[in-house]
Amino acid sequence: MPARKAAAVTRPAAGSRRQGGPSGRTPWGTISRDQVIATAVRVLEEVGFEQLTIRGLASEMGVAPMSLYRHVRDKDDIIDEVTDRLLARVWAPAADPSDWRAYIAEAADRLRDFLVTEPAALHVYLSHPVMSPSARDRMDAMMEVLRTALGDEQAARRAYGALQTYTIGFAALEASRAGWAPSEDGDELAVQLAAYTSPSQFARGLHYLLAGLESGSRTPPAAAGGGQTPCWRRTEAMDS
Amino acid sequence: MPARKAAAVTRPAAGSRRQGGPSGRTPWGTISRDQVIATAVRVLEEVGFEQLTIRGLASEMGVAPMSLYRHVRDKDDIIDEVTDRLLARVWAPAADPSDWRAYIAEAADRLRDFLVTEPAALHVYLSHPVMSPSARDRMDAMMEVLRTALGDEQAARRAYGALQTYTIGFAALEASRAGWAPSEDGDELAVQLAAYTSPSQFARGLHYLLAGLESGSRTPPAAAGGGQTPCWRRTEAMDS
DNA sequence: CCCATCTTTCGTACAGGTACGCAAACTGTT
DNA sequence: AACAGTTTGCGTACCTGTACGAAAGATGGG
Repeated sequence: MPARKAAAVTRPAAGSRRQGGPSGRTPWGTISRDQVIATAVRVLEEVGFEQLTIRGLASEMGVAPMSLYRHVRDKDDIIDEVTDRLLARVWAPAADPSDWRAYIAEAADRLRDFLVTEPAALHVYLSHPVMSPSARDRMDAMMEVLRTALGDEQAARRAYGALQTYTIGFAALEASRAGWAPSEDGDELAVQLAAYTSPSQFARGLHYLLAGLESGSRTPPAAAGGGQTPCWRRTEAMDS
Repeated sequence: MPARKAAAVTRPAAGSRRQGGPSGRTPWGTISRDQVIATAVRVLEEVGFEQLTIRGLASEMGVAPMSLYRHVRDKDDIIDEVTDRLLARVWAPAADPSDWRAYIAEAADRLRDFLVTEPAALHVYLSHPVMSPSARDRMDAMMEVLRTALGDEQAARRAYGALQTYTIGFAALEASRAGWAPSEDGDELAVQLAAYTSPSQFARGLHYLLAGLESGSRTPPAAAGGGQTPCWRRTEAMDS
């Protein structure tokens, strides 16, 4: 939905060279996947996610729009890669891993902050499970901590899954709330409730979640889903 | 990003009349906001969210695309309204409100199921706090139950906020996982972990959350954020 | 009954993503 | 060097949402 308008950046040949042969064609090997991603990172930081367009990106590199498609699958492919590079800068917690609660809490909050700050990243995380290099690094680090804290491998996996779900879900809501005008109706209670999303709320929920996970690792997991799978919905094989 | 192609539906004047005057113009008052929404609901059920386009919708009504914009703000406006009508059909739990855990769990799971089933609805819930009539009804019902269960109004609000966050966030992840191919790399552990999203996982997390909320309502809320707000992030006023 | 005014429909046009396929440029073979 | 095969850049064209503004129909005052 191309609603929000762009303005500059789409200058046909500003800051670009295209000094190739007289054929008017850009040299060869001018563009590489890596250059596309690097340019995308720069453009993203300059003009923001909304203004990041294939056409703008191409003109920024002095190249025709369709030329990019020889090196990237589609726009999402670019954004995936950009997100990975940005995540690598910020995911690592400063807390001591020996204090696992502090470490996990900081890791979660760093991801939340990242997703709220970078709409592009949120877009990626909501599109599919992210398994980029830096996401892998982060997962490995967290799993290491969770394994030693909870003892059980299965418990650690469940914990990680729950944490990811909570973090990403919360970030999605927090981000969507930002820049949202309560319209006009004075239905403040409702609005306040529906938009119940803030970093401190995140911390509180995380607190509960960690407590539940810790106790859950000591309880036979069979008790966890206690009486769930309501009859009104077609039964589904309980996995895990 | 207009990737996935459409096919039919965009027949210029199939199933449409446009029997207006010789001017070729559609009568007058032919289209109303209500008809647009109703048609959108029907088309959505016929061809799915991806294929629901303004042009297709217009031709289905035998009208020019831009004519719709006199009655709806934009496409999101339509989808908001459609989502409300669909939600009204499914939100109400069958469980007895006296068993508040069962009632809340079913309400949450019904919303989760709805969001996973209807991509359009998920899109809406991720875009902004939803305050449509049926969403209001649902919230009122849940708040009623939570108030009597937790006693405190503030606790009920926190509980509702946490439940919404968890439910919507989980649905976002579950939906994105569906129809996702693990590509080719045999990195199964990672994939399995990253995609740790299933209805039974939802139930488990919900269980923890409810337990935490119940105990939290009996604990001085000051203890909740215990030591949060890490030093590496700019401090923010703790709201509640 | 005629004209001013308001409402509604819609023609035109633009920005954005990208499928398709041609042609230029490089690579390796004989 | 000449030719075949592959890689890469990109022209063309289509689909999407929707801003803008003109024109057709309805309404009301004189």
